[in-house]
Amino acid sequence: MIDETLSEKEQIRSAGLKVTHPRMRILELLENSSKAHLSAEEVYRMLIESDEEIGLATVYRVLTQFEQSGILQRHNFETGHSVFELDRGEHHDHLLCVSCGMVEEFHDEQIEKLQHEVAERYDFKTIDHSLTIYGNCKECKNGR
Amino acid sequence: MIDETLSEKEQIRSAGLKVTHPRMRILELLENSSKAHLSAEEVYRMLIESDEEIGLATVYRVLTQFEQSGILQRHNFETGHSVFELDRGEHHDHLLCVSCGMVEEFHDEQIEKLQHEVAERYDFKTIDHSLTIYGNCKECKNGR
DNA sequence: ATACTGTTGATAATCGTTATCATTTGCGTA
DNA sequence: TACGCAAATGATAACGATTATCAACAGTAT
Ligand SMILES: [Mn+2]
Ligand SMILES: [Mn+2]
Ligand SMILES: [Zn+2]
Ligand SMILES: [Zn+2]
Repeated sequence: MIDETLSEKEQIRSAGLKVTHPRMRILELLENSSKAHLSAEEVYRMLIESDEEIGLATVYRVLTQFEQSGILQRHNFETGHSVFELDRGEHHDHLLCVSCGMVEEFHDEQIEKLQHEVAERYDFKTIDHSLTIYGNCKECKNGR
Repeated sequence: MIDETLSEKEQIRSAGLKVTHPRMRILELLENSSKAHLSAEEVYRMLIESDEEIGLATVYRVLTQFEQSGILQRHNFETGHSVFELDRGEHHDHLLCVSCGMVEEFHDEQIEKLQHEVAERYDFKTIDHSLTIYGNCKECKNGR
C-alpha cells in the first residue's frame, strides 16, 4: 500500500527542497485534481478558494522548482500562459480544444520515430519536442 | 517576369488594407530578409536601423493584420515572443536550435497523415497543429 | 530549544503585447 | 489637382503573465 503523504514529502525532499506547507499543498493539488493541466493562476485560485494561505509569487516559484526537478512538466500552448501537469515519465502529446479548453493526451510511437528520423536527417540533436493539435473536441464540434 | 513592388501592393490591397509606407516597408523586409523568421522587435529594429520612421505599435499592428489576412504566419515557439514568416502556402514544421536560435524547416507527409489519424481517433476537428523539435543544430552540436 | 539558512509573500518591476487617441495620410471624388 | 474623410500612424499608457526584491518567517540539523 502507498502512503501518499509520505510519497509527496519524499518527492519534495529528493528534489533538494524543504518540505514546506505551500509546496505540499501545491503538489497535493496537482495529484488530486480532476484537471491534469493547470496554470499558475488556476493553482493559486484553487488553493485560495480552499482557504489556504498562499502567495501568487510562491505558486509561480514552486511550480518552476517542481518543473526543474522533474516533478512537473510545463507546456506552452498558444493560450498566453504556461500550464503544468505531473510528470508521469511517459512522454505524450496533446489535442487542445480551442472552444472549451479541453486537453486530450495521445501518444503515437510511429510519429515519435518519424520525428527522430527528421532530426537525424538534419544532423540535429533533439532535446525536446512539442506537438499540439488545436481544434474542436467531439462535444464542441457538434452543438455546444 | 515579376514586378515585386506591384506584387507587394497587390497583396496589401487584396487584404483590404491601404497601401501605406509602414506596411510596404514591413512586407519588403520580410520578403528580402535572409532570416525567414522574425519577431516584431526584430522587424522594428531592422527598420529603425535602415533609417525608416516607424513606431513599434505599428509593427505589432501590421504584423497581426498580415497574419489575419494570410500574408504572414505567426509561430509561438518557446522563446517568449511570437515570430512571423511569409505564408508561402505550404505547411511545414520546425527544428529550433536552442543555443544559436537557428530555425530549420521540414515537412513530413507521413507525420501529417498520422496526426490526422490521431485526430480522427479522438473525434476531433483539427483547425491547426504545431510541431517543433528543440535541440542543437549541426554546428552547435559540435564545437561552437 | 537554538541557530542557521532556505522560504515565503506583499509588492515593485519586467517583458511582450495591446489599447488610446490626437495627428497624419491614402485615396476616392469633384 | 485639390478636397474631404475614413483609415492609419505612433507616442505613450495600460495590460497580463511572470520574475525580482527583501524583510519577516519557518524547516531542519545540532
Ligand atoms: Mn499532458
Ligand atoms: Mn517556417
Ligand atoms: Zn471542446
Ligand atoms: Zn545552433
